[in-house]
Amino acid sequence: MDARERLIESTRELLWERGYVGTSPKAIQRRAGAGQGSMYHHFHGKPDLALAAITRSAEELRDRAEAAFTGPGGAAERVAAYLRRERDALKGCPVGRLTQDPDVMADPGLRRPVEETFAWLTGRLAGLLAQGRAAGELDARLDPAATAAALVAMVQGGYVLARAAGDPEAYARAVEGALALLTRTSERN
Amino acid sequence: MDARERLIESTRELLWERGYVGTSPKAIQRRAGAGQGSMYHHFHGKPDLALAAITRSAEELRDRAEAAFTGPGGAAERVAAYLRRERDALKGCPVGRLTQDPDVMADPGLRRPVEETFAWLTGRLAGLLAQGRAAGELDARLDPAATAAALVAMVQGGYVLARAAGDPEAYARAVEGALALLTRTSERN
DNA sequence: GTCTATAGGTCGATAGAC
DNA sequence: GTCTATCGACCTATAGAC
Repeated sequence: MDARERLIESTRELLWERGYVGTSPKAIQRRAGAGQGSMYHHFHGKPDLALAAITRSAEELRDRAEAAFTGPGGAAERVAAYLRRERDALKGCPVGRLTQDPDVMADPGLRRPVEETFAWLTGRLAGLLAQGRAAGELDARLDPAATAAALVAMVQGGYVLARAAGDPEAYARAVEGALALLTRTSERN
Repeated sequence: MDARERLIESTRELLWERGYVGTSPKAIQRRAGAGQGSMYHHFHGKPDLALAAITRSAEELRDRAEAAFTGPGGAAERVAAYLRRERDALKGCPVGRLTQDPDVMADPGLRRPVEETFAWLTGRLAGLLAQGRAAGELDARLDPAATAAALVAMVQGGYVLARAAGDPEAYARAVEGALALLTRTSERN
């Protein structure tokens, strides 16, 4: 792995752990094992490097979600698989946490990948829910878009609960609560 | 409002807007209209002042929630009233955002009020849901604790969606999706 | 490509005058 | 109580040698 690559990966880790405001170029360089000169040779500055890191994290989130969404089973099962997927709940969401970073949200370039990621995720999930509804797996009265928004929100908030409690189980509890809300009707039909 | 009070309120605002890492003593003093000497006379330092601010924000959250929980109507209606309560969705949750702050979570004293707030909120909501279930307002198959966790998570995640989209409507959509999931069964019985 | 040197600014805190 | 002066460390970035 060359220096440029190590710098991007180190930035991804630090943005995840400490956010944009809490991450200094010096800390990135230390973790990447690269000097000042190396970093400023490959990137224009902190925002430029952060953009590369955020873009990659957004792509990774999308790829992981898509893998669950195109997995085996019906639409409802694939939604459940996505929600139950193994996650490091105490670390939180590498993209969602950026919404709390004032300097990221104030920079249109840094903000765009965050905005697009959640728009895509919610839309993709809504499509799956609509599919599950058409197949009779889900309650026909549910609005796919609103339900998708609620589920994405529960995932993001599940991280908050896990971190607040210092216990990954808090995330699992929220997800199981959400799935029970979503699927109980089908068990009745 | 004396200097001490202005310092606490300014810190509350800045913690809300920029988080702990993004808030400097100098910025607090500027907003409070107080000097260095004044701040360090009333508080031992940044962590001490932050503790006063966080404690107050946690109390306020609790008071506001309790007001909705003890409002008119059945248990299910009071839960809905809490979720639909007017919120500045783009600003996010003043307590929940602290879970993303590494320096807050690393300090047991600063972390405790955050942890206790979410434990209280989830427990209080679970009690209300159990009450609604006993009254036949909610599906008897729902586990109150898991459902409460899902709802609290949905609120926290709703803020994330609103900030990501730059639109408070994203919060409202998630809430309506969650309420539809919660209450649709009762409409059938 | 990567190094060191340097810059002006801020961070969080302390000291002592008033 | 509040002010100013001062501190060592770190922040983000530029310059120029190698």
